[in-house]
Amino acid sequence: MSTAAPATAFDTRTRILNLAEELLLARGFNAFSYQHIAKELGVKPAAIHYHYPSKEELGAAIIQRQQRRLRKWRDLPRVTELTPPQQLEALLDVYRHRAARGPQVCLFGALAADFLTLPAVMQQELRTFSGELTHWLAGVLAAGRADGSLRFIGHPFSKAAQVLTTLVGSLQVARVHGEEQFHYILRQLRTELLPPSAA
Amino acid sequence: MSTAAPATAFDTRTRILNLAEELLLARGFNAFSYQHIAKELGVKPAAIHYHYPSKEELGAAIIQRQQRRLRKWRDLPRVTELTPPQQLEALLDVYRHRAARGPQVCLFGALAADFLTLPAVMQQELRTFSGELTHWLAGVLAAGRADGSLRFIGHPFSKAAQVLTTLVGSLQVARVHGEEQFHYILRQLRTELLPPSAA
DNA sequence: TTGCTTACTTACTAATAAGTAAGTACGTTT
DNA sequence: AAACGTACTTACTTATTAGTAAGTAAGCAA
Repeated sequence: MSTAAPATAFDTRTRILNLAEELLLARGFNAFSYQHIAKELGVKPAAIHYHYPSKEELGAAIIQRQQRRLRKWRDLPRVTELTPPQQLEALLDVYRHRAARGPQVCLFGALAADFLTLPAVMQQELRTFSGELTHWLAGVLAAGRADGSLRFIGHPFSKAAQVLTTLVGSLQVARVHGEEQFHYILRQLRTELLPPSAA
Repeated sequence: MSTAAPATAFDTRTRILNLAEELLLARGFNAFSYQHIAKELGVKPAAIHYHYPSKEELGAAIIQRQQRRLRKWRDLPRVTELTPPQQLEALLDVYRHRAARGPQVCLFGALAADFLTLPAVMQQELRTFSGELTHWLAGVLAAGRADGSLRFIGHPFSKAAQVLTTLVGSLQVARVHGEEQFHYILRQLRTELLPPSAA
């Protein structure tokens, strides 16, 4: 009856991108190959090259999609209308979700380690993506401190950089030491940022 | 006259380990090869295999050496006799040094991204190394809060995990966004941990 | 029905990877 | 002088990598 396709029925191009992203976050850019994707998808490696001629383009497409998602999510009325603490919590949820998915780190954490081996295009796109995220969080923190709903010392931009840096690291720690360790770190972050009344 | 060899005259085995470590921290475990080391050293790849039969053994040797260095440094009278804030500062100096060396992340940050592709031996050794470092820092933080020289909320172990996580991430951020960004993050860390009187 | 486009497969290349086996040059010991 | 261990090199194998070129089957358009 429904004209909507089932959730698994993405077109090949999208399925490649999904799988490549999953492999990237699980294994790093240099440790996944067109063969991995092809085998999992039940096609030949050349089929991946048809959709994404080079690995550089595939990698860039992954960053670009995350960039689009960030902008879309950030500008959603459902998100812009939240209070600063709620916006912070919504951000933390993104990382909690990754941690719960087991061995996935975030895009930044996956690419930063391999950064010097990445094509220049991907390096630049990662900088932009990460810069925009930091800028957004700095705004949230500044607003939160202004209305008394968040507490921290120092410049909002420095604090935003520090919080995001901690989140990047926390998913790597989760991979090595388990999810429990990740939650200790996040609890510490929340305890510090939320004023006692709200905790 | 002096019987001491010049600093560059390490034996091949040590030079291999030095170079492998450098390449690991710059490029990640999967993006450096026996060929890279051999070419830089002016020998053939098989010579590397003579000293370190497999890449797994080479990688494990790198972690083991860092582990030995950590224990030695931590137990040095010159270090144990420092006050907690000074011990913290000494730890930060290790990371500052890496950041200044340009594109090097820390051992944990380099291996965590590739963690799922690492041999089991290396995974276990990284866990031990990181666990010991966290344990040490937790002790420093607890002592510092007890004598009023450091301030933070929450459990010392949680705070230690968070601080180290931030340091792991900060070197990755430095690689992507430059050293300046790294110093913002470290300044934020110090400002929060050192009580106003000491800042 | 002819021709074009899409989405592939088959079959390949060239480069690089880790790892091995056999040989060699040199210094030390016996 | 003979034997041995150390520290390699040469020459190789097997596997995997990204990437390419040519062919093909199916669907749609003119």
